[in-house]
Amino acid sequence: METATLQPLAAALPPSPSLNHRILTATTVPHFKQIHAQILRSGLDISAPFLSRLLALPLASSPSSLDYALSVLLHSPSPDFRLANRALRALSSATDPRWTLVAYGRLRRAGLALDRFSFPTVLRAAARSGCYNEALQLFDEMKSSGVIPDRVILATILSACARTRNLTSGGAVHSYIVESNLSIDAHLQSALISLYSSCGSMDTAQRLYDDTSPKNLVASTAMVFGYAKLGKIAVARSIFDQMTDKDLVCWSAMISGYAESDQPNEALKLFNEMHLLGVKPDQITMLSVISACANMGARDQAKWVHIFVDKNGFHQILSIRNALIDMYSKCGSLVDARTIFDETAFKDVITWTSMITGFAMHGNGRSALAVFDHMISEGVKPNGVTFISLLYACSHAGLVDEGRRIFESMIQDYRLEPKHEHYGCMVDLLGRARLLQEALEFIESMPFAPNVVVWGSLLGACRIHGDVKLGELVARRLLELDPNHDGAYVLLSNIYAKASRWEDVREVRNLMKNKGVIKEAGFSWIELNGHVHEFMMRDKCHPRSNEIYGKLDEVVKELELVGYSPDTATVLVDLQEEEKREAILLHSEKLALSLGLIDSKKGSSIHIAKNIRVCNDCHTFMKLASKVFEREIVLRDRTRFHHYKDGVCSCGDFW
DNA sequence: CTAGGGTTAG
Repeated sequence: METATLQPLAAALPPSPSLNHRILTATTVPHFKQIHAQILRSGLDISAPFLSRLLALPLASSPSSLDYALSVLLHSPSPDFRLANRALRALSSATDPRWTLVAYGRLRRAGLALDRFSFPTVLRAAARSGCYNEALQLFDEMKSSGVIPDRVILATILSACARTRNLTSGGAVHSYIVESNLSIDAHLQSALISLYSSCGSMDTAQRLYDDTSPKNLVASTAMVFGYAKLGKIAVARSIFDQMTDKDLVCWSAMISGYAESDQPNEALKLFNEMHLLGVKPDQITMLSVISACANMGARDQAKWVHIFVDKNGFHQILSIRNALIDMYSKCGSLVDARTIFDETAFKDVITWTSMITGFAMHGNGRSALAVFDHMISEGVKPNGVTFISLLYACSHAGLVDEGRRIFESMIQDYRLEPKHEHYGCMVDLLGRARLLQEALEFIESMPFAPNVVVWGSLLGACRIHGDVKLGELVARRLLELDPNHDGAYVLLSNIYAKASRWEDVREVRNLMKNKGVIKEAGFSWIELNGHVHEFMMRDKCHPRSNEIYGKLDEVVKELELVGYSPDTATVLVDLQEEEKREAILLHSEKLALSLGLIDSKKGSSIHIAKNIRVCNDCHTFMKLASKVFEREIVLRDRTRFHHYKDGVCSCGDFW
């Protein structure tokens, strides 16, 4: 600790008015330094008002002035808890909460401990700036220093646990509350409900919620959020519908719930409803809406949302711009994505990664790598997600050596630890390039046990290259990990079908039936004139169904003239050949295409999206249709875009 | 004072 530079008795004297006035009107660091010198000469200890003012100014946000403020504090005659607390409070209310944490770190290193008044301030700052682990650490420190946490602290710390999905710590806090016989008020109850619903423990959350009366807005929102996260969107909706006073936060929770449960259409519908009721969205709502648009891949809707964003002043917010880049990529408009990207002056790691992902999705591996190089030259540090996108870009473009190099570089140059997803991408990359043995060895060299994603990548590669033997082995491993993995059964039977091993196909199918494993239902949608039309397989729900089926017949006949013949090999159901033919011709994307052909002209492009991967037959069908009907067909499947033009697909038939 | 909703990948 530094020695005091002033006489302690000086603290008792009132500050001189002129000095006080100078403190209150100071606006720059040099100004403060002058005053500080004067204070030191005068022998008065007025560090507290001095610091309050200094720390309350926006200039305290810069590291150098923060540094100065802290040194004043630490060198003041009596750097005590109260002063430290005042400084921290001033700092936390005026600036980025992170500075409060920085300040706290410096105070600690200088030997100053926090008192019971400082803990809430720093804890809140930690929670607000997303430093949840630090918040938990502070909570432990606080308890061991004998300070009794009050409701405010407990609610804050529960929120930190909820956000980090840390049920262990959160549960401990809950026990602590029960053991210390603290009465649980509405605020704490909501915090607890939020903890359990964030962690997916809906039974516990529901029990606590049932005990609540009347139901409060915050607790109900937490319930909506929790059920939506688990995919129980109908339950979430019924709670939402029962809420009488809805505010922006609960609208947003419900909208993002739909957006993330693959119901982007519902998300947008709800957004419209909210809009009509006059509830003004904020940036968080807009992020969900943009993300819903992205998942839907609806270009007209996307344009509308973009205009809405511009009109309502959200367009300068970086996270919004990032979401827009992603949205346009996923809607098939790489050009628009690129424009926003180029017009974004300050780019963070998400901006760059979104652009890389955009190129990757469209199979443009070289551009993805170029964006990465640019990012590095701009000094932006890539994260784990960036590398997933890069590997994925290499994989879809067949850039094997580049992929290997990037994987190594991730570890060596960027000191990032590859996770399951990264290994999965590498396996995919090697597998696609027919390096199946190397892919298997790669899996065996992993430092941790491979999961279903990693095995699934290899199984997919076995399907592409028709490796029955390895496919069987991999499927077995995969089913050991997850006996109900629908993808494993489907891929395995596809592998058998490709090898014409019908007995085995039947066996896999029976196994699925006995276990009750259901293949995810495929559906497609197409946007025409701002309207989204959805199709299931064999769907006759569309009002123009007759017209669509008539068109489909016509299309099939024309394609058969140029050599198309339905590839029934992958039909899993045991049917007569004629029925198989019918089944495959009624796949949802073919229905969507038929409608698209009716409502578009030669030379235009047709955009279709699908929730699962496109089948072999539909892929061939689209290629031929693009040539015969002179349309560019853009099909987005679960992971990537296929651009069909003049009978060729951009994916090079590996997908 | 404190509690509820968010962007890149999988």
